[in-house]
Amino acid sequence: MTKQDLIKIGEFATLAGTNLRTLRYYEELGLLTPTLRSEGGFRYYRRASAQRVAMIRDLQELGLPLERIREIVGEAHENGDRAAFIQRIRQALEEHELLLAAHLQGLLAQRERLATAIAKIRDCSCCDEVPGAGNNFCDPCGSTGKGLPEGLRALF
Amino acid sequence: MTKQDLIKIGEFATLAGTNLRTLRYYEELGLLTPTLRSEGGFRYYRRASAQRVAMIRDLQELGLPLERIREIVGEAHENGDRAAFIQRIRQALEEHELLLAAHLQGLLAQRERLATAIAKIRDCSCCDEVPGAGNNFCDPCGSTGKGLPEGLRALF
DNA sequence: GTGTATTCTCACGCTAGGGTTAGATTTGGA
DNA sequence: TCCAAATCTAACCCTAGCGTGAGAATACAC
Repeated sequence: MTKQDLIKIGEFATLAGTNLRTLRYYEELGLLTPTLRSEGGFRYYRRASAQRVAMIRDLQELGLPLERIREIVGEAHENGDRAAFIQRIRQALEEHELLLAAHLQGLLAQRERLATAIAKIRDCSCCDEVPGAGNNFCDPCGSTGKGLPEGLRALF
Repeated sequence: MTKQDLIKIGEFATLAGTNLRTLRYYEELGLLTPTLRSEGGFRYYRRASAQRVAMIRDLQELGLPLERIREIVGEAHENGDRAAFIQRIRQALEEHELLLAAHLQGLLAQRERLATAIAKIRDCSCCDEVPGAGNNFCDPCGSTGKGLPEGLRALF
């Protein structure tokens, strides 16, 4: 393998559809080390390594953080066999599925609270009633009779 | 109003259910300024200001960032009337609802891709077939006949 | 040899919400 | 007056994934 078969970071970035900073960042995280460094410090990559960048991108699109991706496809596993590789990916994806589900639960609950709050605030927007002294809200609402949603309990 | 009616940051933090750093951070953002500063620089709060902290918390629980909350309930609006106040909250909540919906769309799509990828990888996990030379995957799968999901197109 | 395009290594910035020191000062009671 | 507890400011740290320079050095063609 000589320098003939290798390309510098700029061409490699174009080939892989990314940019210099990202490639250096991947190297910093141990995700992708250039095949060769020149005496002056220039990075040289194999063209085929663009495949590895695509692999990283795929896992990113599935929502995995780069640190986790490194544990799966990082350079520590270059000599691993296919079965172990698949097993690592499988476990990571299944773990991430749980995280994502929990995250979605939280956001869906937030959406519910938000919708309730917006409904209440819309009532208030078209109401001329002035709440009692000492506070700033009507609970329950004088015109709709609805109670104050939890998400707004201190808002008024 | 004398110092008699005011409390220092430690007691106020306990009262408001938060901590010193958060209160100082709120002050830095212009969310909540102590009522008084002693000559030595100590912060003094009104007990009733704990209500404002609760208000901030409410809006945080609805997902609004602190910067946005400041635009709604910050000190620049202390003298605003109730109608304008409600109008600001309404607009912020409605805008945030759109952002949240978009965010949810992305995450739901991600969940779909993830589920597809996991299904594929489970097939691979219980398969002894070795893919052809030059690549590392079977597309379509030799046992199930299914194609490689897009999220894994470069993974193997 | 020389010009110029490319790349190098720092290193700070961003979003959000604080955590966690360090060292100096203030407060308030005994 | 003195001491301990509380508080002060300032600053750096964290997550994620880079963006955006500055200023120096390299690679390569002519």
